[in-house]
Amino acid sequence: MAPTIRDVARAAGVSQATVSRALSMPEMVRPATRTRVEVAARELGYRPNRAARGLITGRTGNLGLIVPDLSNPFFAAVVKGVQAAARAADHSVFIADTDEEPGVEADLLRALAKQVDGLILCSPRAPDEELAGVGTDTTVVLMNREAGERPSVTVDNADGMRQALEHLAALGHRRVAFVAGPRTSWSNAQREKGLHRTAEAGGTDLVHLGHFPPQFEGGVAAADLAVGSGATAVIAYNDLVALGLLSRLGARDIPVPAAMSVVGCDDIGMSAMSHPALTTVSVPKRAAGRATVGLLLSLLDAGADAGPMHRELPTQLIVRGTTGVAPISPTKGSTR
Amino acid sequence: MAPTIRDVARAAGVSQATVSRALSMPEMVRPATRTRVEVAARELGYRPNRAARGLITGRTGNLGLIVPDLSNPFFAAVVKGVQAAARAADHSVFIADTDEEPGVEADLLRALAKQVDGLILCSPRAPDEELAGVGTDTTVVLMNREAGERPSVTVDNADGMRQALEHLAALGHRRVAFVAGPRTSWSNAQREKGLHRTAEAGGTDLVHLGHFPPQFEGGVAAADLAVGSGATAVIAYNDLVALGLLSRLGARDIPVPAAMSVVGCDDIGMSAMSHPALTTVSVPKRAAGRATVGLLLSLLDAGADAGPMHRELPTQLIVRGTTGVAPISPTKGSTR
DNA sequence: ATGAAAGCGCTAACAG
DNA sequence: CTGTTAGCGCTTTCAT
Repeated sequence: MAPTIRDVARAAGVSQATVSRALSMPEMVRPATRTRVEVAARELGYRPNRAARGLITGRTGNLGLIVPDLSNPFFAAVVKGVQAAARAADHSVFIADTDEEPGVEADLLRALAKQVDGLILCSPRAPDEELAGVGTDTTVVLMNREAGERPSVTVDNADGMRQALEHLAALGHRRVAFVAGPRTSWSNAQREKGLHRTAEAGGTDLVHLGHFPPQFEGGVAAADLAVGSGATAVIAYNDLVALGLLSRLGARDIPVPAAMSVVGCDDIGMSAMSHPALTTVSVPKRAAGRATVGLLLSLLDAGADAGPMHRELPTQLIVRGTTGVAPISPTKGSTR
Repeated sequence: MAPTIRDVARAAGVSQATVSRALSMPEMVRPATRTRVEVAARELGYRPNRAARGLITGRTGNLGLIVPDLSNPFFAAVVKGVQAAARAADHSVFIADTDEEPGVEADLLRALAKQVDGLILCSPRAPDEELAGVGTDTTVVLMNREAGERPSVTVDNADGMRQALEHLAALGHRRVAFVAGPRTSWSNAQREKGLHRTAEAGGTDLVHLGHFPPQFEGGVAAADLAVGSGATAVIAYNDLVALGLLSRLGARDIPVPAAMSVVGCDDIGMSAMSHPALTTVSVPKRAAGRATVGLLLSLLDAGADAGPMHRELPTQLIVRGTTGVAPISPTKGSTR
C-alpha cells in the first residue's frame, strides 16, 4: 500500500495537518519541523493523492482536451503544446479523440467534466447552439473556434488566406481555386471569408470547390476539379489536402508550379518535405496549445474576472516551392 | 454546484446508500425504489464523482498512456486504438508525451501513477533496469517492448523484417542496407535480429547503417550512405525514415525502384501516398492499442492471476511500388 | 431491501 | 506555529 499522509505524520512525529502544511505552504511551518516532515516524506516515498485533495479543494490538477482527430498532424502538434504547458504548470491532461464525429464531442465532454478543472475544446465541429449549452459543470475554453462569449484562442486564419492570395496575385494569378474543408469547421469559414474579401479587393477570380474531408484523400479527389476549373493556382484548406493535390497533379504529369501553383495551410512537418516543398500558411500550433492552457489556467485562478477572454495568434505565409508565376493564358478556363 | 448523491437521495426520499446501490448494483434494490432513484438522478442531472468513488474503491476508472512522440503517426494511431478501447470500457485516458527523452518517462510515470488504475508504457526508451523498478505503485503494461516478466503486447517485428528481406531476395537483391532507428529502441533491436537471421539463412549481404532518428530527416541523412554502400535495396527502420530516403533519392535522380528498392515499416497513412507508393511492413497499430488496454484491464480485474501476460500481434508485408527486381550488377559495390 | 455510520486521503477552519 | 476537528462525495459494513 502506498504511504498516506498519516504515515508521514507518524514518522515525523507531527499531525497530518502539519504534514499537509509543510508540503503545500512551507512558510507556515517552522523550518525544523518542515525539514523533519520533508525527510520523512522522502524516505517513505510519499506522494499526495490528488483525487483526495481534489475532493476538498475542488481542484483536481487535471485538464481535458478534446480534438477531432489525433492522426492529423495539426492536432498532434496542438496536443504537444497543451501537454507541455500543462506539465509546466504541474497539471495532467486527459485527451480524447472524437474521430471527427460531432456527436461524441458532448459525450466526451460530459464524461470528462467531473474529473478536470477545465476543458479545452479544440476545433469543435458541433454547432454554436450546442456549444452554448456545455460548460456549466466545468470551465471550458475553445481553441480554433469562436462561439458567443465563450473564452477562446484562435489563429488569424483570414489574414493567412489574405497573404496567400496576395502572394498568388502578385505572381500574376487571376483565377484561383479554393478547396474547402469540413462544412462544420469554423476555421474553414474564416478562411473562406478572408479569401473572398481579398479576392474582391484585388479583382481575383475565386473558384470555390465543394467541401472535402481535411485529408490527403480530399486533395486527391479535388485535384481534377481544380484543374478543370481553369484556375492557375489552388489554395487548399490544409496541408494534408494540399499534399493530396500535389500527388494527383504529379500523377497527371501536371508540373507544379509551372502549370499550377499550390498553397496549403498549417505548415505541418511533412509540408517542408514534399517535392517541391509546399508553400503554406504557417499557424503556431504549439504556441496556440500553450496559450490555451494559459488562458484556461488564468480563468481557473482568477474566477470570472480574468484578463482578456480571447486571444488571436498571427499566421504567416511561408513561400516554398509550389508557387510560381502564373502560366501565360492557359488553354482552358476564362481568364477573360 | 453539481448535484451530489445526497441531493439525489433527498429527492428520491431514500438514503445515500440506496442511491449508491440502485445505481451500481441495481438488482440489490427493489424495482420500485430503483425507478424512483433513477428518475431523481436523471432529473437532477446527477453524475457520480469518480474521484470520490475512487478514494474508497481504489479504482479511478482512468488509464495512463505514455508515448515517445505524438507527432509520429505511428503513435498517433496507437493512441487512437487505446482511446477507443478505453472509452468502450468506460475509462478515460491520460496521455503524456516524452518528446523522445528517456528521462521524462519515469517522471511522467510517477506523476500519473496515483491517478490511474493502470499505465501503458508505449515503446519506452529507458533501459531494462530502470523499467524493472517502476510499477510498484500501479499496474503497468508495456507496449512495443518486452522487459523481464512484465506484461506486454508487441508485434512480430522480426517476422516482418523476414518477409521484407525474403521479398527483396526473391527480386534478386543480394546486398541490402538497413537504416537503423534509435539505439535504445527495443523494436529496432528486434528488427535487426530478424534481418540478420534471415540474411544469414538466405545468403544475403546485410549492410548496417548507423543509428538515425526515426524521422523523415533521418532517412534523408541516410540515403547517400545507402547508395554508397553498394546495396541495391534498403530497408528503413520505419516509414518516416523510408519517406526521407525516397525524398533524397528523388533529389539525386536515382530512380526507385529501378536503381534502388525501398521498404519501410509501420504502414502509416502517408506511406500509401508517396510516388511510387511505399512497400512497407504493416503493423496493427490500432489493434495493438486495443489489445494493450484489454490486457491491462484484465490484469486489473483478475488481480495477478489473469491469462497470458503477453501477446504478440502479426505483421504483414505490403508490397507497393518502391520495390522491384534488382538492377543487373551495379557499377559500384561488390555483388561478388 | 434499506438505513446509519464509518472512513477512503486529504485540507481547512478553529483553537490553542 | 501546531494539533484537533470536521467533512469533501462516495461505498461499504453492520444492523434492522
